This record gives sequence, structure tokens and C-alpha cells, in this order.
Amino acid sequence: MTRPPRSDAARNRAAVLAAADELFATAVEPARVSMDDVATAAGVGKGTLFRAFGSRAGLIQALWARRTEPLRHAIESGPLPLGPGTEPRRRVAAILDAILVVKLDNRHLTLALEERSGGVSLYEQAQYQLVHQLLSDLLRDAGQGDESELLAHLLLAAVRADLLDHLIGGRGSSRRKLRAGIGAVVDLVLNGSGG
Amino acid sequence: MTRPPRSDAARNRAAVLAAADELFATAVEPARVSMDDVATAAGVGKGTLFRAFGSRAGLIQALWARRTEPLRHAIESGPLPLGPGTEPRRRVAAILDAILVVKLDNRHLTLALEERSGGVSLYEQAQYQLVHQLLSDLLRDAGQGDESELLAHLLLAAVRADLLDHLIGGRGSSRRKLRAGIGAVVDLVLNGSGG
DNA sequence: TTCGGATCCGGACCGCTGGTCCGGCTGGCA
DNA sequence: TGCCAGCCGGACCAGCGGTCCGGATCCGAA
Repeated sequence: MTRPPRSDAARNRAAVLAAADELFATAVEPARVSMDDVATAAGVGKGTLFRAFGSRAGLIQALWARRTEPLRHAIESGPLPLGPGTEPRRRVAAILDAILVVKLDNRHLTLALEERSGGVSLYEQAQYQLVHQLLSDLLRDAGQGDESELLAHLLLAAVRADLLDHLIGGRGSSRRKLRAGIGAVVDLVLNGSGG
Repeated sequence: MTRPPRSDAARNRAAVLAAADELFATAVEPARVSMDDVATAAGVGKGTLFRAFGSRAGLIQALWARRTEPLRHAIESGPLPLGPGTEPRRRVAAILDAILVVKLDNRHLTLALEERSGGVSLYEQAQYQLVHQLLSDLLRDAGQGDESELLAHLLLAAVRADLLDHLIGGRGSSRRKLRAGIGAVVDLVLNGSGG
């Protein structure tokens, strides 16, 4: 039996989430947002912070989970084309585009998420593995056979945080052009490979 | 006029390169190879190491440059299909496959190279930018127009070190299957998109 | 309302990292 | 042989993620 958290614990957790969200959104270089910074900004001790989130990666993943909750919900039980019921290939394309948009809307946080910090690779994160599993299944349904897992990885590689940051940060593709360009390549891969 | 380096400096530089090469090849976790480790293994002081290579990133890039020298040479003036003279699309595919092979042959070093350490993103590294430039030009020649730059980034994203490490490390695709699978997707993108 | 102990707080502390600094040594030319 | 620019090397530094534990706080029981 896990008992509900004490009131001060809940309050502090919320304060940390708010402060961290602000810091990561504001900071120019998310890697330079230290745990001390977060603790100070939240008006909380460092111990509290680590007890609540376990590690830096844990904190960032909690922030990410909050930010992507609407998207997860839309995929699980939302309207087309994100929700179930859409033709697999179309759904894969829609999901990738939605992920792209979320990442663009949370550039710094996403960058922090995917940065290999604490020895935790992107590919070892539960969050990534869930999305990969979903895409793999859809691709299998679409008749991609035993290439579906690799294909899912490659498609997700197209929307990696640092690449997007580089493309948007450096003069060049605007948001619109980026979505169009990546979408075109995704469609190409989805529709050209046997099925 | 820059004078030739003193003999002891040259000797130390070589010792560091050899020791670091060994360490990165052996270590299970390249991120855990510290500069102290390298200095100790090379029988050299830390100051010497940093004077010779500037930074951790500098050392890794020097190692990488040595390892990829044959490949660079083959691309610049080697035989087909890597060298100049090959039909652009075929050459892009050949170059990507060659890069893939080199990365697989130097997994740990490549991982260290692409790890964002010291705030230096993969996309800011001269080494990456040169390859990207080359691929962009080839794609433009192949009639990809203004999408060639983005396309080059996406193709290179398919052979990123941590993805390869994940695919090979975890049970799954063997080397052969990986080359075939990635090659197939690359061909699809190259041959399906106008031109 | 009081009380007692489970739970949580917080900041001093730790080990480790990449990187700097400078007193002393050494290679190489005159 | 003598001289000194250039090089050596390890003590040192600031900053990081993460731990620890004495004391404050919350909350159910009496």
C-alpha cells in the first residue's frame, strides 16, 4: 500500500515542476540548467528535489510526460487521424507529424530529454520505447514485415531533438517548410516500400 | 611561420593518440573514459594532453580523423563507386554505406564523437558539416532541388552512432541485416523522390 | 487538543569531471 | 658548452549530479 504523499511533499513537487519548466523553457542552453538552479528557483533544498524525482533524467522525463500528456491521450483514444481506426500508414505519418510539432513547441526541454545525461541513452528511455513499439506495430499491420522495427527507428531518427534544433536554430527551414519536408520523406518511405 | 614541434612533443602526442585509441576501443562505456585515464595510460601529464588537443572533443576528433582518413581519401579520389565520377544517387548510397561500416567498426569511438560533450553538438562539428555539404551537393546534382540539404541531414540521421549502438548492442539486427535494411530505405528515399 | 512517530526537509558534503596554471625541466641551436 | 623558448606535469579549480542525516513538519490516534 502506498499512502498518499504528505501535503508539503505535494506542494514542493509542484513548485519544482513549475520552476523547472520555466527554467528549461527560458534557458538558451538546457544542458546548463543545473539541479542547483532548479532547487533554488523552486525555493527548495536539493535533497527534496532528488527525493521527488530520483535524478536529473527523472525530472526531465516528468516534465516531458506532462507536456506530452495531451498527445498521448489523442493517440490512445482521440479523433482521426491520430486515434485508433486510421489506416496504419496514414496514422504513422500523423503521429510523426504530431511528435514533430510537440518537439518544436518544446525545443529546449526536448533537447534536454534526448541529451545523453547520466549515461541514459534516448533509446533506453521508456518514453521512446513506447512510441517505437506503437510505430512498429502499425508498420507491421501495414505489411512491412520484419523490417518494421528498423523502419520505426529510422522514422523517429528524422525528428531527433538536436537535428530539429540545428535546422530551426541556424537560419534555414522555417517550421512550415520543415514539416512539409520531413513529411514528404516520411510519406516516401511509407508508401514506396512494399505493402 | 610555425616551427616544427619539438621531438618530445611529437612523441607525447603519438603516445596519447595510441593510448586513447586503445582506451576508447576497449571501454564498454566511452563516456566514462576520462582525460585523467588517457593521460595516465599514455604516461603523460594532463597539461600535456590538453595542450596537444585543446579539449576532450579535440582529442576525440583527432582520433576520428585518423580512423577515417582512408575513407576520406577514397571519397576524394578513389575508385568507383565512392570516388568522383559515379552517378550522384549511387554515390550517395555508397558513401552512406561506407560511413555506416566505419561507424560499426569503431562503435565506441563514434559514440564518443557524437556524444554532446562540452556543449558541442554533432551538427556543429566540422567533420559532419563537410559530409553534409558533400551529400547536399550530390543530391542537388541529382535534381533534388531545394530539399537536398534537409534530405542530406535525414539520410545522415539514419546512421547516427547511438542508434547503431542500440541496434547492434541489443539483440537484433546483425551487421549484415543492418546494412541491407538501412540501404533499402536509403535507396527508397533516393529513387522515389523526383529526379 | 495533545502527542508521538513516520515522513519529509535542506544544505553541507562527496567524488568526479574537464580544464587551467606555473615552477621547473629539456631539447636543439649558436 | 651554454642558453632560453618551448614544453612538461601534477596540484589545483569550479561546477556538476547525487547522498546523507539532524532537525522540522505533518497527521492520525488518543
